[in-house]
Amino acid sequence: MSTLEKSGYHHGDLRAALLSAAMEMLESGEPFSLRAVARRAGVSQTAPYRHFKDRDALESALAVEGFRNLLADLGGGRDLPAALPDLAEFAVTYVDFALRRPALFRVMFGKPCDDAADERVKAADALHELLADALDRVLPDADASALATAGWGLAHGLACLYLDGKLQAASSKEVADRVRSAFLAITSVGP
Amino acid sequence: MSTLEKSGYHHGDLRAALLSAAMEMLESGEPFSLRAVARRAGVSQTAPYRHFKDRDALESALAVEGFRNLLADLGGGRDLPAALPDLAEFAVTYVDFALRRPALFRVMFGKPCDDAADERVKAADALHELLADALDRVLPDADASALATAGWGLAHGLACLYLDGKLQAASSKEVADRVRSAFLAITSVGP
DNA sequence: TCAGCTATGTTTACAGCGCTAACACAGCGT
DNA sequence: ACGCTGTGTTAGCGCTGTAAACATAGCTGA
Repeated sequence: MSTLEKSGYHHGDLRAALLSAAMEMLESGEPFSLRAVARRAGVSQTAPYRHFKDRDALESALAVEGFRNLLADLGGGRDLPAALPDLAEFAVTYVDFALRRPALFRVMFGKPCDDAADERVKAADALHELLADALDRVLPDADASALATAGWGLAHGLACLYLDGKLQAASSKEVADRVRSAFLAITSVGP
Repeated sequence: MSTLEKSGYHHGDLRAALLSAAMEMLESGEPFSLRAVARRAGVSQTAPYRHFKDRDALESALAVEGFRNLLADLGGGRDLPAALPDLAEFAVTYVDFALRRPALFRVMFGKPCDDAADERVKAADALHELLADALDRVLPDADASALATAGWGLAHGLACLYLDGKLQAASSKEVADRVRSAFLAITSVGP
């Protein structure tokens, strides 16, 4: 049973309950604090410390889930990329994810995760590799690594700039169009 | 006189003192709070509210200064861009700024500034225009707007990814090299 | 000259935060 | 039956942003 109701003193699966409470708050735009998450899960404000070392650990767990979701968006239910325009759709999907789930995106990025063994680092690396693989398939001659970095950078930068309001667009459709244009523009420069 | 020492009750130029105290703390990596800034300026913890509506207003003022500095780095003391590699140097300079002044960079970006009349928005727009001008000069045939967006996005994305540890490099020289490679790789794709 | 207005600073206070320490309860193995 | 271990609670510290009430000082005009 995934949601054991709390039966008296003990909860049953508080860790999962905290994670889903935190994710819901993130999704719904509420400012989230350990205390608020605990309140939402119906436990005392210090109960989360039994399951997460500190606030950062909770955020880290959320970020890992976020990376899984992003990877699924990018890779799942999609034909393998065959040409440049397919790669542009990667960027579109990436930016769309950031704008649909802004708070989660900020948790995933936006903080240095210094711990080299951090699950987040692995998750981010998986992303980088997915990109490099796709690029290598479409453009086998190019420097896949540099190109993957560039592609990720481009998508990530646009995502951040739209998220922070540095770039603006009326609708998510317009955002998608502009991301496509930007991608095509910079890949059409040539020497 | 730019730095009137506080002479008794009144300070003289508290606003500037607060800004420079805050900037110093940002540069030196100390976590910065309104109270800490006030302490550093040698005034009571609520004095800053006479000069800044709230914490966000102080950050906003810092961000504007940051944008001016970044613009100066990008535009000042540099020959006008004449070819593609010069544009790559824009990206290198941008990322270098982010890594040299990480906390300031996070203040400049990283928060949505919803207010349309915000000085920050104008400052960011100035950046975008500088880029578009430079691109128009180098590649007059291209869609300058889309290309400027792409260039900014690429530089910004790489800056964020390095800043957050999602991409890693040993030295700032290595970062510069990789930024250059990424820029060249994505502009050499062609159809 | 001096009364008072305004700008600018201080004191006090509140609620929320992350986090720690000490304690309470429950279920498990022996 | 006993107590160990895991999981929850209560109390409390020091920090934060912010508001309200008060104090001071310097300018302005009678």
